[in-house]
Parts: sequence; structure tokens; C-alpha cells
Amino acid sequence: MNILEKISNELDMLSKSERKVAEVILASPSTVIHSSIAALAKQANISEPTVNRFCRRLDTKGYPDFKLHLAQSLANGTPYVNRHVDENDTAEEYTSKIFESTMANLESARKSLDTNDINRSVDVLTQANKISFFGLGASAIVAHDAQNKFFRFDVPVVYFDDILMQRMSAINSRQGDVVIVISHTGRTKSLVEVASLAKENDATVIGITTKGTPLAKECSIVLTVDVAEDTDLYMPMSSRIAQLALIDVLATGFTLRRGSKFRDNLKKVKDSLRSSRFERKD
Amino acid sequence: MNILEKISNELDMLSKSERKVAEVILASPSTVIHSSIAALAKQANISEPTVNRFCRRLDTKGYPDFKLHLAQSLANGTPYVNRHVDENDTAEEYTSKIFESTMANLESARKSLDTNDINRSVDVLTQANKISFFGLGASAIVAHDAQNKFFRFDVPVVYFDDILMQRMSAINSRQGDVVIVISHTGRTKSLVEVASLAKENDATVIGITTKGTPLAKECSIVLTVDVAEDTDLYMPMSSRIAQLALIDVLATGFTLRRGSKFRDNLKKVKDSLRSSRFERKD
DNA sequence: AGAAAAAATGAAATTTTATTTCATAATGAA
DNA sequence: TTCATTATGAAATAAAATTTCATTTTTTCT
Repeated sequence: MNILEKISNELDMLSKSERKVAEVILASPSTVIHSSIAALAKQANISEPTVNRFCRRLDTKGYPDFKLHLAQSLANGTPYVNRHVDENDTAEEYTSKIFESTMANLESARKSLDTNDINRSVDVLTQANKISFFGLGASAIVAHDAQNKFFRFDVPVVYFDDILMQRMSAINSRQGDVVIVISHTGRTKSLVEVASLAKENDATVIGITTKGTPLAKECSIVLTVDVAEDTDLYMPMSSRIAQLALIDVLATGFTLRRGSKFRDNLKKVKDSLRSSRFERKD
Repeated sequence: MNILEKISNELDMLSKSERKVAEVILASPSTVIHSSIAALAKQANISEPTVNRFCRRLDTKGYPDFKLHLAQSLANGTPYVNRHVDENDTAEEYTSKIFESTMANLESARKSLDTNDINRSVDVLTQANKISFFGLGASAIVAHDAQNKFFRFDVPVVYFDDILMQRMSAINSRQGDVVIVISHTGRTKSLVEVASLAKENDATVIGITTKGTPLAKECSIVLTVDVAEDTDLYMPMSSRIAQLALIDVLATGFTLRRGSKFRDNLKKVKDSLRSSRFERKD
């Protein structure tokens, strides 16, 4: 809890001298964080031990610890939270809200991820004969992006955002193939079926979805990406961004597992693009 | 400025021993605010004066003052810094680093955005006869995603990730058309040409790119998305995520500008998907 | 390569700051 | 008023941070 609030709440639990301290602090907290205990004591016309006792009464370890708490309370910035866009927001406001919500959701997505599952997924991916990414709608672009990344690793990789192609591809899969199925809701019928088909054909199926969905039940490994999707505007927003971050994690894990020679190769792929670009002048 | 960012920015200005201090702090800033200078020195295997010098190099008055700044940075909700993935990172570590870097980059992207330009872009988009999104490589998926969103607004919208189609489309554009060209580097020759062609044909060209690039010079409106791309692994990472967040902002601005009846329509689009999904049981 | 200069570093001394101890003063209940 | 309880601050102590300075390392210049 904010220590400034705490001070004003507990004002009547304090002794007379301690209250003097409280008042000085409340009057100008930003000065206090730069004062020594002696300076504050003088300011409040009381002794140093009193300041110390005051700090302890607020459940801090002592004066320096108290200042730390105070500094944190003063740090004006609100932590990133999912703030909903409002009808009358200015461009400034809705821009901030969207960026902050996205960051907040990335944070919660990270917390929902299990690194063991990531490890297992990277294991499986590095040993795959073929990797397929399937997604529909907003998740299609995640699959698309994944292809763009894994393509550089000289592994056979495909992506489909077409139901029929996905089915056909799933039916043709075999042991050693990895199929990654991406769906925020995890309830899209055709995708759940595709996952199930691929599994029947002995492919390893990795699901990127929300916890406990029908899709999750069909997968060999589930990479849980839980985000509080803002549904006010009826469009997928943060979910796909969290999924993309997860793709980055998998791609990174893949390159690390493959070792440093492999990364030189990646550099070559990148350098090959140079001639298509205007030179930098700096 | 956030002191954690500052530390990582100035990492190469630091001496060897000071860098050790920096690393210990970045690894676990929340531990550090409860450590004495002696404890931190021991942790980093260097002497106390070195910690002190480190603090001063970051323009703080000394160690206690540094801790205050650190505490404020942590309270700010952003302990997020662009941290580079290391060869020997565990899955836990690289996952955290990627998520945190992504968040840090979103933060800096937001700062680089000019809300006036966003407003102008939304103006132009709401009045467009036709909207086209062009991107290549990693930016292609951003264009793809934008189509997926704007498609719901019953405006004619196309996306191309093919150079020839982009050229043809640009040549056929006319007054009242809006062409959005997406490129992190802003140096991809064919895209710069496409932007220039579209402009010659009187389309309004909006660029989503980094400040001051060749592409930026060809655009009617430039939406600046500056991110410190992590090039260690030679793959685009945060840039496309920041671009996607910007697409969310534009789409949101669009729906807000169009008013509430319009949003009911969006709900209908979304509801139309229901039959393709498994029902939620809760 | 080797010498001189500059920069970085840590041990020890010093200073500053915080905490504890303890004696005294204020407060309040019988 | 008297005794007990609590509050307070002076002084002593402890802890923490900073400075000084000698030594080591690095860089620069023959």
C-alpha cells in the first residue's frame, strides 16, 4: 500500500511528536526523500530517535527503508494496467491506453507461461523433420510471422491460414513432424479438429492458446498465453501480440540450442537482404 | 529518465568493474534496493568505492540517492529494459528478457509517436475511398493484420506483400485513396519506390517507419515508431510488435471517430463467428 | 617492444548517518 | 499525590557511505 496513504490513515495511532513528523512528511514528501534523519528531526522539531520510532511504527525497517517506500509512493507513474478506451478519449489518451494495456497483457502472458513447456517445445522443434504453423483470423498473422522466422533456420516450415490446406496438411503429417496450432480462444472448431487429426497421425502438436480450452486438450504440449482481451471494440488486440512474443521466445530458444555456428548462418541470411536496401549514410 | 534504462544505455560507457555492478543491479533490481553498499559490492565482487563511483557516473549523488532513483524506477511499473539474450541463458532467462525487451520497446515506441500525426492519419483513413497496406518480410504480417482489422469496417481494404502487386496497386491509386507503407528500416528500395509512385498518383501515403529514413521522406504523413531493435539474433523482433500496437491505435481511432452505431456493426461481425466455435461452458 | 601517462581499483581512514541505550520528562490512572 | 506507563531526547554506539591515497591495470606514445 502507498505509504503516504498509510501515514494519513494511522495519524491517530501516533504520539504527539510522531504526528509532527507525519505532518512534515505529508506537507512535502519530495523534500523528505532527500533529507537525512537529522534534517527531518530538526524540521519537525523533535529528536532523531523519534523519527526512527515513527518509521518502525509504519512497519518499515528504519529510516532509510522508510525513504525507499516513500520514494516509491512518489513515483507518479501508474503501473501498467488494462485500461479501457473510452468514447471521448483524445488521440493522446487512447494511444496511451492501448500501449499500456498491451504492456500489461504481455506481463500477464509471461506469468502464465511455463518455462518447462517452452523448453520441451524447443527440444521438439530442434528435432523436427518439418514444422507447420496453423492459425485463423488474427492468429493467422502469428503463424505467418512464425514462418517468416523459422524459415531462416533452414528447416522445412509451412504456414496455412486456410482451413482446407490445414486439414490436408494435418492428415499428411507423420512422426517427427511438429504442428503448432495457434488460437486465442482455443474454441475454433476447425482448428481443434486439425489439432486432433495431426495428433492421430503421430505429429507432435503444440498449442498456443488459453488455459483449459478444447484446443489445449488436443495438444501434446500447451503453451499457455493468458491475456485479458479487451473486447470493448470487438477486435483481437493484445492476444496476438503476446503470441508473437512467444514466437520470438521459441525462435530464440531454437537458435540458442543450435549453437553459434548456426547463428553465423542467420547473419548471412540477413546480409543477403542488403542489396535490396538504400545504404545508411551515417 | 528511468534509471534502469539509463544503466543499460550507458553500459558501454562503464569500466569493467562498474559493468559488474550494473549487471548485478539489472539482474535483480528489487534485491538491490534492500542491500547496503557493502552487500552490493560483495555481490558484484568489487569494492565499495567502485559502487560509489558507479552511482555518480549515473548522475546520482551517491549510493543512497541511487537507491532512491532505483526504487522510483521500480515503482514506476517499468522495470523493463532492453536486455540482450545471452548464449547461456536458461529458458526462464531468455523468456523474461524477450518479454521485458518487448515491453521496453513498446514504451519507447509510444514516446516516439506524435499524436497529431495519429489524429491526421485517422482523419484521412475515415475519409478514404480505399485503403491499402503494404509491407515486406516482418512488416508484411503487420500489413496482413491491418487488413484483418480494417476489413471489419466495411471500407475497401487490401494488403499486398508482393512487390509487383504493390507496384501495380500503387500505380492505380488516385485521389482519396490511402496507402499505408510499413517498414522498420525504411530503406527497402522497392517499398520506397511504391510510396513514391502512390504519391505521384495523388494517394495519401502514410508511412509507418523509423524517423528520418528514405521512406519517411516520401510520405504525406509519417508515423514514427522508433525501437531499439535487438540485432543479436539477426531477426526482427520488437519492431513489428510496436507496429502492430500502432495498427491497434489507428483502428481504435477509426472506430471512435465513426461513432457508436458503427461499433454495433463490429459486434455483429464478431458474433457472426460464433457458430464456428465450441461453446464456453462457464 | 618498452616507458610514460592515464585510468581504474581497492584498502584503510574518515565522515556521515542511523540506531540503541538509558535517563528523564510527561501523562494518566488509582 | 503517587505510582505506573508511555513518550522523548542526549549521548553512545553501530552501521553505512565516502574520501583519500597507494597500487594495479590499461592505454598511449615513442
